[in-house]
Amino acid sequence: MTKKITLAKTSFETKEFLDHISLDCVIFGFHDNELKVLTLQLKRTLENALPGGFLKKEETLEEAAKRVLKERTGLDQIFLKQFKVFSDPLRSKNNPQKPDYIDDDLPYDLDFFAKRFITIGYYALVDFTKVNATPDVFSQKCEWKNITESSNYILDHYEIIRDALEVLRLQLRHQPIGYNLLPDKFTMPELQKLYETILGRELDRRNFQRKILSYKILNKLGERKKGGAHKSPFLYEFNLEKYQKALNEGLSGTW
Amino acid sequence: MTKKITLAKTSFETKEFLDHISLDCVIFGFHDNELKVLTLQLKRTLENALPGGFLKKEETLEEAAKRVLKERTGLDQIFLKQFKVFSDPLRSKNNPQKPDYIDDDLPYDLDFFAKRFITIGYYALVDFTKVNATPDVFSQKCEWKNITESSNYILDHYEIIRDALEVLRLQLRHQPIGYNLLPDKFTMPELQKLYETILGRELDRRNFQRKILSYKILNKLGERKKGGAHKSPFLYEFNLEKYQKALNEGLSGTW
DNA sequence: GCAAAAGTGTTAGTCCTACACCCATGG
DNA sequence: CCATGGGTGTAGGACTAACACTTTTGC
Repeated sequence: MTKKITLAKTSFETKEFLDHISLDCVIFGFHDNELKVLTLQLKRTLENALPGGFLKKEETLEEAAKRVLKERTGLDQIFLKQFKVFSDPLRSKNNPQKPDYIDDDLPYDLDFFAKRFITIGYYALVDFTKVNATPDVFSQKCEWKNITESSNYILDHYEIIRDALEVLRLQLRHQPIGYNLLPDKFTMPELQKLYETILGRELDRRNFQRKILSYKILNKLGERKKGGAHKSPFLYEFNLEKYQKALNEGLSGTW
Repeated sequence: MTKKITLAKTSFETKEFLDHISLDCVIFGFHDNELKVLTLQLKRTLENALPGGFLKKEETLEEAAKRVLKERTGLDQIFLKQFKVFSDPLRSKNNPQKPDYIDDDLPYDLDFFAKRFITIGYYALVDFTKVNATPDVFSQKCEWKNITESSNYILDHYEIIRDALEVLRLQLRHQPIGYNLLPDKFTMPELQKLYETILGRELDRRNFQRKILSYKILNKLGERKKGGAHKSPFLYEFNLEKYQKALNEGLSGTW
């Protein structure tokens, strides 16, 4: 913690960051059959915010986003995609020179937060079970929130979440969304719930299974999922090679 | 022209623009059955560049892009979509403090162009026949180039064009691409050629027509296209209301 | 043994594909 | 009058949507 504060101090004081440019990450995870977003709860105001950061002078946006992802989740190698820039001058208009969520004793460039920012929105897909959620210096808590919870986000952060979800829907056939959001081994009902959640509507259990299997992108494993009541479903894993190839063409069908 | 120089002078000297942030527009037009991009030829070096500009302190990126579009094409109300941010620090690394394409007598902030820029890529769809192509202060010519011509673009501008085309392909079912690229009245073969160009492959004439008509998004008009040899095709126009509604669902099919 | 969840199968209808045929126009 | 491009039609096959039946599991 001390180290982080020191880092922040160094960063802002030496003007390591570019002015005006920030990025925010909508980190999606899937748990309990629900699509969730990793959020920060800010100190003092207790408002919710997306994990984000500023662009350093010598890095690409992708590198900056990976840096943020690593710090909040502990993970490397995360699936990450830029999806939109938010540039309304009014979006940061209400930012005071020294936002409430900054500790008095935290050294920083007084003007930095008062500047106008455009923010580049990224969405990330992670395996919920592998994430070690870690707050940043401005936050007291880092936690998963259901995407339907819209309350108490700062600035336009909930709008960013909604936009990310919409993009996710549109790219469902072209991005390895299932692969990145589910654990290595998963059941067909879990995969289906994921698709249903993203699409926002229910799918026929039997048709879903047949279609997914027709793509030949899954390897069927031995039974499991003993925990649940009722008949235990099979476990599957993605055949990554075939999955990638199929996505390049776009998974066909009417979903 | 004199007026423009004055504007530029005022702008740079008063620091009207945000540092580090630019935007570039891939302006697509369709003519002679070919997909074209509006390009600038820079003074001195005669290199090609995309129309672009810088973000003013009090405007959104959309407003900035519309400003650029208006200046280069004379058109308002252009279909415009942000599609990607280009942020590699090396992309502007080769920019000298005073680029060759700047006239000696053109006043500007000496450091401005030497800064690192991220650029936000927009693509625009315009009716070729309505564009009045106008160069900016750095250019001697503004002209349409075929998208296959890749030679002599500055920085990563041709990469931006390729990425724009790829996005166009992916969004073909969800954006009013036909409506914005074609003149108000057009023939079925023209519409087909547009689709073929964007998709990069040929389509069956008869199946194409049947499918497009099945969407009920076109109004059939009287004959015409007298100029061409052979049988004269019908003219159509878009039924904008139905088109918009259909796009929200996404035009179905396997294209 | 019963309710609920999961595996497997069937069928009718729709959509796509790949063609064949005729009509209009300009050289 | 014929080559070329444009308008219209049709048959086979693939895919989808909707639904029935059986199997497994925990209470």
